[in-house]
Amino acid sequence: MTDTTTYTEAEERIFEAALQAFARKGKDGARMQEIADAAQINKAMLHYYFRSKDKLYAAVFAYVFQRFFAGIGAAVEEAESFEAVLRTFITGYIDFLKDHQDVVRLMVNENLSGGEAVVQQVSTLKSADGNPVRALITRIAQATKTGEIRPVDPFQTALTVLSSCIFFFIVYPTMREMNPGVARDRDGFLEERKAHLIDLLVHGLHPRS
Amino acid sequence: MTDTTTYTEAEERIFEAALQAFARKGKDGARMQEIADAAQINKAMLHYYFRSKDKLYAAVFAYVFQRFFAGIGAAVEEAESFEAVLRTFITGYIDFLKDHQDVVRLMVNENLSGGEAVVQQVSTLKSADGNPVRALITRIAQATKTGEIRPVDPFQTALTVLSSCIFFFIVYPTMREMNPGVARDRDGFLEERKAHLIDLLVHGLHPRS
DNA sequence: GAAAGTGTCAACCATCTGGTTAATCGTTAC
DNA sequence: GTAACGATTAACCAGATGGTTGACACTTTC
Repeated sequence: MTDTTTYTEAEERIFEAALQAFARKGKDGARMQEIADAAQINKAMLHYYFRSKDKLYAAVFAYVFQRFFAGIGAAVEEAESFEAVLRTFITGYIDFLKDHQDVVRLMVNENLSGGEAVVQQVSTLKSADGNPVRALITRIAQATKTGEIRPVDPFQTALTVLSSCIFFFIVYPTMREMNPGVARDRDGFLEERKAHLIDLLVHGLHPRS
Repeated sequence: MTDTTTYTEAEERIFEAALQAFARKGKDGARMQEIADAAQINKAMLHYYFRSKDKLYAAVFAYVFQRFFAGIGAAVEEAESFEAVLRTFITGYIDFLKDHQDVVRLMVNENLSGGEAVVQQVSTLKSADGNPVRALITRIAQATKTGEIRPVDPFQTALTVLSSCIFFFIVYPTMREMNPGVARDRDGFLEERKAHLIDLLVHGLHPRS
């Protein structure tokens, strides 16, 4: 799970179950019994492995935070043109989000309830030079300097790109309800979304006009 | 609160406190005692006025849902050019979100936990012809037909606009932590954000190129 | 083969949580 | 004045919840 830690089978199941529970109901809303049931173990085992709910949540959130930014990092590939960067980023990141929806949910949930757990995690990113968001911002800034794209605010632009990719996964239940077509062919919709975002952003950032 | 209902002072305080609590911790995470304390009343009064936690949540969420879409509706003004529509929408909607952050939070929280409460509320929008999101989509579709903007997918475009406006408020704690400058001058940042989004979208949707 | 370490479990406990109740207070009605 | 009524409260309750415990396997180690 975390890069430096190895987990047993049981721990893995607990971790997975906890991630899902915390993602859906938040730290307070999730129940230890419910997590134990989902992991198919006795409730006492939760405490045997993770001491307390706080510790379990901390472990899960640390994992989620790292994965979330790793996902961004993996999507910011080196590429010749900025358009290629944009294209691979949007494609790669949406695919990542599709495969890690609980990661997004828990990340958002933590933010909604104040984001205290975020504080410690952010420092890990800073100390390691690899803050993927900053890498993305830097790449945008560079492209504005070379004139490859219009002179936009790199920070705002990065935020817009991330917003446009992530938001759909947050409000999916509402969208499903308002436009059942989206639910009927989710993957198709996401492919459309990739194409739309690439198209819109390429045009929006294209120099001159 | 809701257009058809009148509330007493006490009910108003309860409602406000409940909105805040539910927005931050979700339906399960929020505590009735905590809501009562915040509303400065005896816990029994919660049940006196709202019967049960479920009923209270339902009332609050109904309000939130209506406000959320009313906020979108208010921002979709009639305007001559599509650029003017875009400009007033982004400006108006970000201002709305700034003033109703708990509305956004609860809306998101409900989505994270499955969005069961959304189902009933969506039907209220459908029956009334005023579904503001659909109005926005229609306006975009119209602009593509007149050639005022490029032939983009109206639905995807509307989603992108909404994403870009709302997302910031969802992940604010993380942003604050990663870039303290944002927190230092939040209002300034939001003004920048309006300008950035208008600029990016106007260019991204501008015909030809 | 016994000691030691690692899992596993049912039962248990103190506390918390949503919800109820019965008594009381303040105002209005007659 | 008192009956009636809504508002308000402290005390209470049953069930849920996070967490603990002591007994019991199973395996390893020497």
